Amino acid sequence: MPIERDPLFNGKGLMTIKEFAAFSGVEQTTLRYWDDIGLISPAERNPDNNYRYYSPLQQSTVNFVNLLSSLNVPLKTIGEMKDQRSPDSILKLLERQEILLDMEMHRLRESHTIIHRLRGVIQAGLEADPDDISVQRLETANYILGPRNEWGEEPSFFETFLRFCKEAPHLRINLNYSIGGLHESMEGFMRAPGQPDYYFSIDPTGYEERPGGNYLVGYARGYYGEFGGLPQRMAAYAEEHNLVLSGPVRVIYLHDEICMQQQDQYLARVIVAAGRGKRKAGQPKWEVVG
Amino acid sequence: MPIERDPLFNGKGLMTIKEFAAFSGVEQTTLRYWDDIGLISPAERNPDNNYRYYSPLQQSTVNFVNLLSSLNVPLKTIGEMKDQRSPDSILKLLERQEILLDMEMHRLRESHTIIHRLRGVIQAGLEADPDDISVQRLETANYILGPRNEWGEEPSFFETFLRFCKEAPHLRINLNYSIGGLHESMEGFMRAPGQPDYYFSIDPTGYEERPGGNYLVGYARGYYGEFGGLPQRMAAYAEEHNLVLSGPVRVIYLHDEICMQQQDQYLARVIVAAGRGKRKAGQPKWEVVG
DNA sequence: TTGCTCCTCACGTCACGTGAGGTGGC
DNA sequence: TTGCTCCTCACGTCACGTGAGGTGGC
Repeated sequence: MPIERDPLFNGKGLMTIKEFAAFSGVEQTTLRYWDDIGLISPAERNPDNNYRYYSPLQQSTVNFVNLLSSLNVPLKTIGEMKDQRSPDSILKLLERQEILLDMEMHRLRESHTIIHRLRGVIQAGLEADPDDISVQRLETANYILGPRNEWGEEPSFFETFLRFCKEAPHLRINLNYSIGGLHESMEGFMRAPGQPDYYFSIDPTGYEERPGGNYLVGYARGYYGEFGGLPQRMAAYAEEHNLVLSGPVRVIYLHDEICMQQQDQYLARVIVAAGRGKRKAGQPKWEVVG
Repeated sequence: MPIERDPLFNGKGLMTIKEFAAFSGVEQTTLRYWDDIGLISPAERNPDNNYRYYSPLQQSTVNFVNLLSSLNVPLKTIGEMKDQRSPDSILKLLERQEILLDMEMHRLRESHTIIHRLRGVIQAGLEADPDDISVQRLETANYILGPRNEWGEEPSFFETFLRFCKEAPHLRINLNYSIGGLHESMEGFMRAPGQPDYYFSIDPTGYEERPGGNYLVGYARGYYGEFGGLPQRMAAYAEEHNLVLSGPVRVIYLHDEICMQQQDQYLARVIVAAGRGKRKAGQPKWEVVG
């Protein structure tokens, strides 16, 4: 005896798997899989041909499964829960999920910030004229400073960087942000441009603040620590334009292995606070760019 | 000739897979898998025993892979990107990911609201005294109303509910929220308690508003549409306490198939706005509870 | 007979996780 | 010899996705 289905089986509004898939927004294969593992079985089966018939009421359960599985609760857990569900057990599950959801949202917010910052950094590299040295007005920016680097007798960039990376978690430094090098003075940068006194993360939630203002900005193409003649060129530019360079020198790689294939084409940006010195006669004022 | 490794191979700070796993926070098996599929291979291999040696610089790439894969970018895509990476291509990828991230955060916020509301509903069911009828002061709440139900000559709950569910997406009704039934009047509820004039979703972002104020609140245990004598008991309570019941009657299932196994133990809450009628001599004032 | 929907069963996929069995230097 | 780390290879896992081959009613 075939099952009546026109218009609605037994007045229960039963749907074929195709109808229920469209109705519930869950793929047929997924519905069959959920049936196979005993998670959600159709309200009825046609004993002749084993066709599945779903009730509209199962939508509610499907929604619940969708909700939990979209929060990465394993189907097994959902299934076990199903057979022992009670207001209390479901409440407990929901409480736990709400906490996990909060953590996940926090994680995503951080990813969002990281991506946004990274886009800004790469974009800045595209917009920069690598051969140009200029004075630019920069906004205040936050960062997190790592421990002081110790460059021994046989200084190894890798070893020092490794130490920084290992210390990073303790200092709440997220290494997904771009990492920069900081020299305490222009003299230090000129003496050993590849050996910064500190590494820092450009985490905008950092507690340390790089003040806004005028900075002398230069760029260098090359692998980590290779700056060509940039330190000297920047010093010469300052001399020529009667600038007083003060405070730390900061190096950030705008283009590094993330977006470049050739190591010798990495792009570093070097900035150092620039004040106006006494202007010599006949010398032009320097202009603030950007 | 064995590879020197103490303290740091060739001054490059090379690490064994164990060290690099601890350092980068990525499992050894994952690192081997990434090597297998050509995503990230160690900086060096010991030709004698095939040991992998990683450079601290690979941390940056690992971070990038982690970042993208945590956003569900397939490793294949990341790998293809790796071989053709350029500032432009990476920028495009990041832009796309930032948009997807925004959507995901929106989705999670909605899940959060849904879970929070569901917790509230189930909790309310636990705290309720199902046999009690009382007047409670309720806050304003938003909701989304579905289309008007048509209960034909042979009324089918399933058929009608199915129609509502099918219309829901067009009305921006998210079926993950609890669904309630709305009767236009107490008379309608008493006449056919299982056949509401509308279904509605308790979506707090809904544009329709259930006003705050005093409501007569009753509970019923049973399957959908089974209210026992509740309509009559509520009417009798109103009569006895000299209450004027006005406006729509709303039914919400606090405990349904989500948290109950026995269908006859579902718990519905019925509310209807209650105003004070003329008090008859000798009759006590009604009290507002909750 | 044709077209359509449905079925089961087997195998593939993705990103690993888990042993099993073996190597190499102290 | 023992203990330790590393290796490769094969198979398992999770939540499906994808045909392959077959059924049943119009």
